[in-house]
Amino acid sequence: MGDKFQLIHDVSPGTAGWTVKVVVAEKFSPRVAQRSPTKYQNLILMDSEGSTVQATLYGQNITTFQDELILGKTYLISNALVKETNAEYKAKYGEIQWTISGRTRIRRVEENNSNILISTYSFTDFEDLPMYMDSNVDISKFDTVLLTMWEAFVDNECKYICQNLKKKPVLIGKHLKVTSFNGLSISTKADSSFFIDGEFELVEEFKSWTHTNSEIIDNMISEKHYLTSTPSKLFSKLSVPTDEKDFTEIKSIQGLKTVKQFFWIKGRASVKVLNQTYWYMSCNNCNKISSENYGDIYPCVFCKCTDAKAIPRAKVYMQLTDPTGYINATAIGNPAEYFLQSNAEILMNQTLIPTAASMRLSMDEYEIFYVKAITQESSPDCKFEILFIVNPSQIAGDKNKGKAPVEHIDEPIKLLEPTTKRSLFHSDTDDAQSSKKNVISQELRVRKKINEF
DNA sequence: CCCCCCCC
Repeated sequence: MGDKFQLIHDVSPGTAGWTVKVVVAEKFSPRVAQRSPTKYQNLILMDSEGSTVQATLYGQNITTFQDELILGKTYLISNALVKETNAEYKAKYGEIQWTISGRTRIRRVEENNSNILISTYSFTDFEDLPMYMDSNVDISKFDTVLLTMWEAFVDNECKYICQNLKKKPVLIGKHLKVTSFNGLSISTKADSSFFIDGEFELVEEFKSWTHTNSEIIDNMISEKHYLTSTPSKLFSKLSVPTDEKDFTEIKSIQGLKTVKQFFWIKGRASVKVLNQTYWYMSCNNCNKISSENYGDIYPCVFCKCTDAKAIPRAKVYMQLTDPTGYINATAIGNPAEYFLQSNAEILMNQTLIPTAASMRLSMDEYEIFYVKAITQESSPDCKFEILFIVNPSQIAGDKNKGKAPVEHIDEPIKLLEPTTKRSLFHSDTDDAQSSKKNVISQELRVRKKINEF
C-alpha cells in the first residue's frame, strides 16, 4: 500500500502538504481526563511499513468520527495536527502524536490491509472487537434551537425541565449539561441564562406545559426589543440594557473564574496580534470546521448534510477594552466581519499580514458588546466570545430600547410541577430564601445523579 | 453556538 504517499515517520510538526495511508490498528474506548472533564479517545494508526503513531480525538469529535475511523479499515489522512509528545511520555507513546479534528481530511480507501496488522500483531479477530465501548459518550447532533430564560424562569422552569428529562444530567465543568439520546443540552448558571440546544425529546408533562404556555413565551420573546450591528438569528431577541448598572466593567471580569455567563460591555475592540488567521473553512449548513476546499460540495461529518458547501467564515482574536481594563475575546462570523469591516472571502484571500488599510483593526468609538464567558476545561480562567456588537447610534432615541418583557405579563404561569411554589414572575423578597434553597437542593439532586452515573 | 486547545 505504500507508493505515492508519505509514511508516518515522514511527518513532523510543521510538515506541510502530507498525506499518509494508514490502517486503524487499535481503537481505545473514549475516556474522561483525570483532572478535567475533557473526553479523549486514542487510536493507533499504522502505515505500510508497520510504523505506528498515536492519534487522539477530543470531545464531540469522538462521536463525530466514530464512523469515519473504523478499526481495521484503511484511510488517507492529511492535515492532522502533528505535535511532539510531552517529554515524559515519549518513551511510552512515541515521539509524535496526531490530533484528529474537523480540520483533518480523512478519506476511506477500499483496501484490505489487514495483513499489515496481522504481521505486526498476533491477534486476527480485530473485526470482532467491540469498537465503541462507551455508548454514553456524547450526542451526535447539534442543530441549535436556543431558548434563553431569565430571572424567575431560571429558578422554576429550568429546574423543572431538568427534573423531567429522560436522561440523567451530567455536570460538565461549571455548566449543568443535560443530554438526551437525540440531542439536547441545557446549560445554566444560577443567576443567568438558560439554554436548550438541539432537537430534544421531553416527557409528556413538559410537552403539555410548553404547549399551554407557548403563547406567553412567544409574547415574552417578541416583546424584547432588539437591534444589533451583527444580527444573529440566535440572539436576535435580546435587548440592549438601558440601565447603566446592567453593563459590566471589564475589570470585574478579568481573570473571571465562574459566576455569570453573559455580559453587556461598553468598550472598544482592537486587534493586538496581527499575525493570526482571520477565517476558517466552514460548513455552510452548520458552521463547523471543514477540511474541504472552498466551494467544494461534501458530506459534512458534523451535521451529516450530504451536500454541504465549504465556505470561509470570519474569525478574529481581539482585545476588548473599557476605561477599567481589558480582556481578550474571540469573535466569529457576523461580529467578526462587522468589527473588521471585511468579509470572510476577502479575509481568506488576504495573504499578507493585514494593515489598517485592509481592515478595521481598532474601533474609534465605543460600541456595545454582548459577551459570553466560557468556563474552560483546561484553564481556571474563562475565555470570552463576542456574540454580537451594537453600535450605540443604532439605539439612540429608540423608545423601545431595553423594554423588559416581564413587565407586560400580568398573569402568573402555573407550573405543573406541584412542589414548585413560586410563580413565574413573582420574584420578590419573601420567596427569595426558599427559592435559594430550592436551587441548592436541585444542585444536590443533580450531583447525586451524577454520582449514580 | 462557531474557531483554538485538550489526554495519558
